[in-house]
Amino acid sequence: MAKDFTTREENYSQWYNELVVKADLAENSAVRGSMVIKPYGYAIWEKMQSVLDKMFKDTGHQNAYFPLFIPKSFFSREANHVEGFAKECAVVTHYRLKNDKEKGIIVDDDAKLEEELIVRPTSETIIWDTYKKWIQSYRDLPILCNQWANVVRWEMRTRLFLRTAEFLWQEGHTAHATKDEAVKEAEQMLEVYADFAENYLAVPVIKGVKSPNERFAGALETYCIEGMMQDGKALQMGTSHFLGQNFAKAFDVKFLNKENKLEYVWATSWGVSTRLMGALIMTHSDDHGLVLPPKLAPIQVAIIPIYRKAEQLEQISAKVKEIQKQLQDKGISVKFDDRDTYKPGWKFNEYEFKGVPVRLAMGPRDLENGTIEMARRDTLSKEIVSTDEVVDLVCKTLDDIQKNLFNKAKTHREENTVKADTWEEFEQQIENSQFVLAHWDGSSETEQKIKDATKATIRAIPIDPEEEDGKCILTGNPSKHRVIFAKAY
RNA sequence: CGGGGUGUAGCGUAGCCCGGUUAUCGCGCCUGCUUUGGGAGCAGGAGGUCGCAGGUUCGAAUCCUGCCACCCCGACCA
Repeated sequence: MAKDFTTREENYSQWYNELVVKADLAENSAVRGSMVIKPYGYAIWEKMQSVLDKMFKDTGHQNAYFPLFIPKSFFSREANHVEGFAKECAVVTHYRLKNDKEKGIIVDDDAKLEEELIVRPTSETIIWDTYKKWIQSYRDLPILCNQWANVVRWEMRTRLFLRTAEFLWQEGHTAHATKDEAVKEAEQMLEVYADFAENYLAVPVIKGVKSPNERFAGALETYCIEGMMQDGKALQMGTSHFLGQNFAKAFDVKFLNKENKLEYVWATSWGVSTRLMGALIMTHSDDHGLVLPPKLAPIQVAIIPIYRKAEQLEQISAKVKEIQKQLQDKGISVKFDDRDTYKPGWKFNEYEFKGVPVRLAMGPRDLENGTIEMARRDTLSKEIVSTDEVVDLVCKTLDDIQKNLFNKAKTHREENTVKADTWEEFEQQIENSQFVLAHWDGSSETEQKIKDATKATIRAIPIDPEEEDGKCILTGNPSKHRVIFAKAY
């Protein structure tokens, strides 16, 4: 079984993999580096999707869909962009197979494409090629589109949920008439992501901007939310990019402004992916399995009957279904598990490693006393409560679990966030897998040197930093505020 | 692509060094009975191209050669 990861053992990754398997979320696919998301895992993703989708629409966005294949030439139009993604692209070169007598099915060389197609690693290029046709006047702006899609990045090393060759995500792409409006959009979406992470995933995040080294390929500014996992490593959970006029220039997207002057369009893009499932797992889970925040749990309450005879089950079912109905009327998803193929103990364990927040169990004794057993997943505590009160109690408990998970994760992060003022301190703290607040002279070279020496990178430059005069941890050059260094996934 | 490791039933494994009847054990699966308040017990049963292809040998899971896949560590990255 799983190791005690809270002591940050080396085999945290093994614990994570086991947990994914036990909770029945996903497995490695036969296709290199890809993942099969199993029904229970997908149900969590669907919950995330529906919440995010509403948030996007509430902020004025619409969904659209753009092609999977991108002509190779589109990529080369934005220099930084192509450099950032070229090394990890899947390329379609042919469109037909044929049967060879000796070798069986082979690629038909006669069916070679004039121009190779790239399987999208992200869609900026094909979207901006399209936006060009949509935009002539300032009256056509802004365009606020989001797309739910899959993308492919041919990573050298993959990891379930955190870095798979193919992954599901949403990518927003917006076009604006002014720089100011575009920057505000990028900042707004960062707030949306932070809201989602903290209030739904129950993962506290640090909002910041990326250093030039860590910036998205083609962006002028990358805003990010960073979470701390239980082993102290950082996980980038979402990014929002201010793209300036780079893509508009690359794809020649201009509009006539109110003064009848031709101007390039300002752009943003922003995305979160199935990586958030990884964040969920690595932030809250324990050695008993997954722990899901109630707002994202596909099953919020599991009810398990305990009985010997069929007639007992009948009586219990009658009582339990009343409770189930009342809970469902309050919008709570309840599963009454009356399968007779598994015993209660087995079911207790099953819902525990699936992370179901609240479990109710009712047996003959409860039936007699008018009680029911309520257990909560986050603390693993149990209590016997009256059936008259149970509905209210469950509601309160679900709220409480949501808050408790967030607070627990936040305390963990605060306890593992430290300041470093000397290089020795810094090295030790990074070695301890902590978030280290340190001064940095602002140069890419320095950041690279620190990375080479310690594997730590700048995870975020906090948005509202505390002004403080200091000296760069490596070079001693002057610095005005601290940035966050950490080892990252 | 470099370094290390592993491929034996659905999963986890023993056997390999030192070749020899019907390939070991546990979990899971099927049947029956007893069970059911924290992963039930007993009895019986099903399930195998030993990663793939060659080679050595009377005989290969075991020895040799080549290939493939996966895992871990690096470089790369949401």
